[in-house]
Amino acid sequence: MDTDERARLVGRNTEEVVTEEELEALLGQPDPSVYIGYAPTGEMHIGHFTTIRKLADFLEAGLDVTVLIADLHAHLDDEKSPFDLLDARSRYYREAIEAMVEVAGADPGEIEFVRGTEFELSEEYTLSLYRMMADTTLSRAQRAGSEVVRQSDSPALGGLVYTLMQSLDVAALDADIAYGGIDQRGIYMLAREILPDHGHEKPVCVFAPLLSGLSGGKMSASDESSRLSLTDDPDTVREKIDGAYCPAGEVEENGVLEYLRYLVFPILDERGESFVVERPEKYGGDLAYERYEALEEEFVSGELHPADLKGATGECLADLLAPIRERFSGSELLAEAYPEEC
RNA sequence: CCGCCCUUAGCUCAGCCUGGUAGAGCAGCCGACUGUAGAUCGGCUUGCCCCCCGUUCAAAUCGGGGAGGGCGGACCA
Repeated sequence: MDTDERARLVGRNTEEVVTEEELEALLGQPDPSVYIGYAPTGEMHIGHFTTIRKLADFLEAGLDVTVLIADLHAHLDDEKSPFDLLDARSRYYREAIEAMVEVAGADPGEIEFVRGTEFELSEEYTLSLYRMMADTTLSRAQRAGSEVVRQSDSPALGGLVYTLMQSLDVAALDADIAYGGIDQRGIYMLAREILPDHGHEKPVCVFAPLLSGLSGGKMSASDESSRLSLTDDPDTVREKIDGAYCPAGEVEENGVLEYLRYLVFPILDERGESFVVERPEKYGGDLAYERYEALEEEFVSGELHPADLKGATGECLADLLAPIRERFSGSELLAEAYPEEC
């Protein structure tokens, strides 16, 4: 595969690449590596799925892919996960991520999984962290993490150390590319700024877009109805999509279109399938799309009505999520990871 | 170690002084209108008033004790 094709795969459906020039230079090298970290906090949802789906692109482009299960981070960020649940949640995250990678048509076995506690407690790592703490101001660390770390009137130190650790993780995992949602931008810009001061390479950054919430605006971690959960059953998926904010002809803040663009179409493309919209004869009969762009065009023109779009999208997402949900049915893993919710 | 402040609906808070069957905004839910949702109308739900003990006919409210959280002071050989 030539460098241009690799660059297209790595860069497609992303929000931003820092920088394009550095990425192209990197992809000219033999074995570039990319990593993404997930703090095992709440249950995984469709937002995670879109970032994980892209790991298939990275693998196809020939990158070494590492997924960090950032267990310490899950506790450092306002104790989102109780310390005693870190192990169960880490195991749940890994299992869920593997399930999503499979649905995306890639082999989870090609991904290296690492847990934060496996290397973030080492003497070498700790010493580097202390040295970074010594020359990073409170306000710099605060600013870097403001979009990621839970904000509070009485913030604990953990949220500040969090940003430095995430920066150091890039170097500790020897990743050439730091990948994550665009909300991670502040932290990785800090990494690009301070890692060279400590003898490490400056990482190339690839950021995924954040999906809009199903009720419009940003997706909310606390609002169940604003997003699909990985374990939603088919009826719930259909109900949530049916209730989604989806103004005719509008692309902005349209979660339904975003789900199609960043998740459904890439997967259907991998499978060689098209997206079929069943439509009553009175409105013109069924439609089929090979590419997202064609669908968006007809949605904007008014040819494709939201009600018809929702029906097809709900069915399709229900199908995509089914194997993931089934993987956890009858498993104790979810109950162990989230005992208070069961 | 000392002092002060806070704790009431999912969230932000009012009510407490002057005891009398717990409120607002937002959120949520349900209808109407839209071939979806939203917006807009109309309606509705929600509570260990942090815990314990006491005073009282009656305590979110008064008194005592405790817990959790916040802020400040002191100590600085």
